[in-house]
Amino acid sequence: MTTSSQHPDTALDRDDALRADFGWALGVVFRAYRRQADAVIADVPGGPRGYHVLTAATRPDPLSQAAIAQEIGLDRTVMTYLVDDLEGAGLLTRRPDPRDRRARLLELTPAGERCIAAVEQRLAVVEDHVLHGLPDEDRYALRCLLQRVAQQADAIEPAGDRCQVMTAIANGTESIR
Amino acid sequence: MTTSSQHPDTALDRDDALRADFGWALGVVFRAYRRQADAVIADVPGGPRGYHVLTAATRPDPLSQAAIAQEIGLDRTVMTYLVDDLEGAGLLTRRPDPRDRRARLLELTPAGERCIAAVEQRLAVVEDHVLHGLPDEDRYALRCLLQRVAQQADAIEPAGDRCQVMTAIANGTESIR
DNA sequence: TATTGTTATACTCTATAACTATA
DNA sequence: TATAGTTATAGAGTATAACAATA
Repeated sequence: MTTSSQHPDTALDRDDALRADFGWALGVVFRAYRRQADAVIADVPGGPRGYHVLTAATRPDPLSQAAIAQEIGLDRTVMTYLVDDLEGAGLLTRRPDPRDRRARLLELTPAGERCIAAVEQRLAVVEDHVLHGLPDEDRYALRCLLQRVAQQADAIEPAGDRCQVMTAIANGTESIR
Repeated sequence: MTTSSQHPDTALDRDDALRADFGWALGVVFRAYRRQADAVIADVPGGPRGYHVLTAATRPDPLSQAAIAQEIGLDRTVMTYLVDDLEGAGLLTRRPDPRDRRARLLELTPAGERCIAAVEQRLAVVEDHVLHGLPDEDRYALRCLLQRVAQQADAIEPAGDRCQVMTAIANGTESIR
């Protein structure tokens, strides 16, 4: 994304400044992972979100479209298209809920389960590839640290705690522009 | 994003499975950071990309729009709108290049420099907030590890090395669906 | 009256191509 | 002929609203 070899003199300074940034590193790693993950998931209808729906439908007690949409934070209108495609590909089925004739329960087909297994296997390869430069012990450390931050963030974020940030930020000097 | 409190019995199992995943943790942390970063940057015209252009224009020798677009991987058509807005907000100026009358050199105004300084300061607060749960030494470790992975990824990715992944993946069983 | 799922409409982003003025 | 910047057009993706069936 950076690495401009045309301006080596000044570019190095800028790149070093960027490289010292946590946000930059996080973004680079995330995008590297996601680019490869997307390539892996490209085959499943609906891409990453289709896969997300598939994994959300993996449970002993089937959920309705609305329940799954809410769980993974999707609009229920896109759910329709997504499930249309997934069902068309034979990865899951819509079954009328006997207790509520409005609702459709989503159930994985054997092909759907195989799909998930295949993707998971390939994602492991991608992860391995992204962490390529790190020896095993460092990978483990990185995993653990990320995990801790993620659990923290996942616990705080969902309710939207942007105000905290904004008030903390309000101590800044003037308006941004 | 997850945390469905409606189905505590099975949801726990699923969440634990997800929590063991590197990609999941990476995504959660990245989105947490970016959500807050976006909120911080929302004031600058063009959002994150506007800010990106601004930082790219921070250099002693001004660059043309095309040069900056190439450096940060932007299409030159969106550059026009972006620079329109940034110039309209008085954060940078277009100056005709005396050596090439086709090109426009982008130069930060004092207001633009103040903007960058303000945003950087606020991004530091965001970073601090995201890493909230980690003690200082662990933050340092996480930074270093991410940095190493990022530099590796940044060095490999740009040229697109998806084929490596796909060939590595080709050892998988059958097609995904 | 509220909710599930569907469909239709509008809006935003982005990518493509065409145009000008320079080189 | 190729390039810098601009403008216009088309497409994908997303959100909004309206609708039918059921609760």
